[in-house]
Amino acid sequence: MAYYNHPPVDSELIKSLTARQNELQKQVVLQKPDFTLKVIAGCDSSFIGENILSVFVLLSYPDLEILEKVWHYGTIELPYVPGFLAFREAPNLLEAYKKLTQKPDLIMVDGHGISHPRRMGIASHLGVHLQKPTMGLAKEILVGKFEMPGPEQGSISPVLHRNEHIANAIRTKEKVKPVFASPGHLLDLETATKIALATTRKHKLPEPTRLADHYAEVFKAQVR
DNA sequence: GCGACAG
DNA sequence: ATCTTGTCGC
Repeated sequence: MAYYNHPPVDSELIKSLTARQNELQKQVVLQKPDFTLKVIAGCDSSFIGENILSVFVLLSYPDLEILEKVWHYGTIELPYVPGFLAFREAPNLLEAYKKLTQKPDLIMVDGHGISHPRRMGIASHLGVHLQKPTMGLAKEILVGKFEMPGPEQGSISPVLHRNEHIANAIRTKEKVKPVFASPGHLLDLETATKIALATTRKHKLPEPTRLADHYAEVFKAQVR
């Protein structure tokens, strides 16, 4: 019966989204960061039926004190299709971003950066739209293969796809499933990996993502 | 052709 | 992502 995990999607729509994504990809720049990290942002979205609630949390670095948190509640335009997450979530995330009174040096996005079929995960989309350094921090792998990193905290192993090193599987907490970090835009893999570890405290998820996750649930309860 | 598939 | 109960471990 359900031999396919995802809802059927109009192939013409997918074709057009793929074309747009490939155009945006040409703008992606991977490089050593040219900033000093003082303010880092985490963002995440949660859903309520046909609506989406996106959150941005700003943290100081390296103290990781909360500086500001904003959210935006909007309508979902498209269904979720693996590889096209950005077209579903980015519009609302960008609206939330506008509400920040100060801007971060780097944005950690829930999901992947270049560790994507066309090297264009949601973190890269946001980076290109905002022309800001971004990185992806995902709980599950999307594409590529990797060996499970050692059980000790800080252990890292490469995620390879078509012979390219596109992300790192990182054991942020001992004996806990690894997370996946990759650069989105204006960043490099090595730095994205370092930042994921440098912003991890008492939980598996680095603080920017964890707190964005948390507040997405808190604000969601308020909207209801 | 078959399986896999971020959030 | 969301729907959902109990349960194991620090």
